[in-house]
Amino acid sequence: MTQKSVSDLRVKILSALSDPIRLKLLEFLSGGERCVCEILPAFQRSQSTISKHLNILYEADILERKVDGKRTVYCIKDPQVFEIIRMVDSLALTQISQLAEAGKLLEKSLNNRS
Amino acid sequence: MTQKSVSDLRVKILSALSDPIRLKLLEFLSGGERCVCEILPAFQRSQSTISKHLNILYEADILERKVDGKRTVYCIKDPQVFEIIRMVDSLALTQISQLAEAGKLLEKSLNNRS
DNA sequence: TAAACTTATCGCCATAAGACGATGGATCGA
DNA sequence: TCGATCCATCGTCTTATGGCGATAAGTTTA
Repeated sequence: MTQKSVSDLRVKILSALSDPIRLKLLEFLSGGERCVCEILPAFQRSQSTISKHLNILYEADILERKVDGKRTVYCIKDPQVFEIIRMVDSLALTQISQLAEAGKLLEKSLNNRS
Repeated sequence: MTQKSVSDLRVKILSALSDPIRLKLLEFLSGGERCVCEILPAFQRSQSTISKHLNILYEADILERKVDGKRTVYCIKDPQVFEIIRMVDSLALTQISQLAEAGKLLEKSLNNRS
C-alpha cells in the first residue's frame, strides 16, 4: 500500500485548500451534504471542472462521497477543515489590520513633514 | 492601492503554504531569524530556487525580510502560521488513524469469513 | 428497451509554477 | 580599488494545474 507520511498529507491538504473554487465548495457544503447537480448551479464552471475540483477535495480526504442512485452526494468528512480555514482567515485579518496601521503611520508622517 | 480581500489573502496564504520546501523553510525559521546563506546549506536546491521560495513566503506576508549589510535576514512575521500548520497536521493525523482503523476492520472481517 | 439524466473521465489547450544557471547590483575585506 | 561574497532577478525549460467539450457508464423514467 502507498505509505503516507504526515508531511505528504499536509501538502496534499494545503494544496487542495489553495483554490478559491474549492474553498467555495467547502463553504457550500458546510450546510450539509449535497449532490453534484445541486452544487453545479451555484458555480459558473463546467460540470467537468466542478467534478474535478470535488475529486481533488475527495482525494485529499476532505470530502466524503457516496453514490445514491444516479446521483453522487458529497459532504464534509471532518469539520476540522473549517478550523484550518478560520485560522487562515485570522492570519489574513491580522495582516490587513497591520497594513491599515502602517497606512495611518505613513499618513501621519506625511502630514508632519510640512 | 491594491485592494485586498480576506478571501484573496486566504488563497495566497494557503498557496504559499502548499509546498514542501516552503514548509521546511518555515520550520527552519521557527528557530529564529536566519540569513539566506545560513538557509542554503540546509536545502539541496539552487540559490535562485530558495530565493524564489523565500520571496513567495514574503509576498504572502508570512516572512519578514531585512537587509543587513550584504546579507538578507528572514524571519517569521507572525507565529500564527504555526497554528495553521498544527491544525493541518492534526487533520492529517486524524486521516491516518482513520485509515488504520479501516485497515484493522478489514483484516478482522477477512479473518472471520473463514 | 429507449430516452433522459447524472456524473466521472479523457483529451486538449493555455497558463502557472518549479527548477536551474547566468547575470548584475550591492557590500565587505584586502 | 579589486576581488570575493551575498542574494534578487531574468531567461529558459519542464511539469503541473485549471478550464472546456466530448464521451462513456450507470440509473431512472417512460
